[in-house]
Amino acid sequence: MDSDAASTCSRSSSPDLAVDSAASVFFANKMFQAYSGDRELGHLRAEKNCDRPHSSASGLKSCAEADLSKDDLQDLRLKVNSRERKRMHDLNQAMDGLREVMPYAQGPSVRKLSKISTLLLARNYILMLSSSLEEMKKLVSDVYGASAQSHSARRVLPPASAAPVPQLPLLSLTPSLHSLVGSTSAVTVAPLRHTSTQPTVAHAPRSSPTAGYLGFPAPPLHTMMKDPLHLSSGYRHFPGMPCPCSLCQPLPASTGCLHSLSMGK
DNA sequence: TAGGCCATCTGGTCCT
DNA sequence: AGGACCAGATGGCCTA
Repeated sequence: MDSDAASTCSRSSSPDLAVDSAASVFFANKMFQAYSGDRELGHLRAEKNCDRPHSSASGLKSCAEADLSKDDLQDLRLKVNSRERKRMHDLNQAMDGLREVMPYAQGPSVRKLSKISTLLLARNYILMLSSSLEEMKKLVSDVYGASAQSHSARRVLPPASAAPVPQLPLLSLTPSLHSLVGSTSAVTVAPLRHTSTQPTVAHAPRSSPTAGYLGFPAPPLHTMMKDPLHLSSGYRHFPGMPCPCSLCQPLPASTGCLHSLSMGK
């Protein structure tokens, strides 16, 4: 469609299509020409005769429109279209806002997450954060509990054991990382496979920044685009990292309520 | 060239 | 009545 020409090469989801110019675009595009030529006249005739009591678009509801001239109807149609366009632009802005807070690298050389990928990644990110929070709470209570217990019994600690706190963050959080990288609940029923044969990052600018953000080598983006969250193609295992896949590390029950959130209607 | 993603138009439905 | 929301249809762009 012609209006696509207004989009940037990065295929911004919120093209700067001024509403004022929308009319000219609309009148110029093929869809409107087809609409005008093929449908509208007959449609208008039908409307004038009130063949369909409930008529057409949201703004064109009653037989009262039969009194409207063709120009008025076109204006109405343009108004409705403009509102819908604005609504979709607002939706896309919100989607962009979501992308900005996602653990996904931004930049001109990085392809933007698709809408569906954004939503799925957001969901998994929330799951991961919830899981991490629960684990943090648990670890803090464990540490303080143990500390309080040992405090009374402890006399003198040798310097070597002066760093007693468990190496918690990475190890303890890795189970929940999988919920970010690939939870299966809402997306696929394909079993996760352990794959170690995938090539490492060869396309840095096009690779998934998500894993990079988490300190992992990132899979190529084309894999990401085919399977944005690496759900069906298998989970990558990283050298030296404990396996965070859901086969080995199911999500804690504390996030179970989040699992019930449906992505669909 | 097929498939994915997207913007836009459109008509229907629901809400205020 | 008017606007918001939704889903289907359509066509363009891009990539593998």
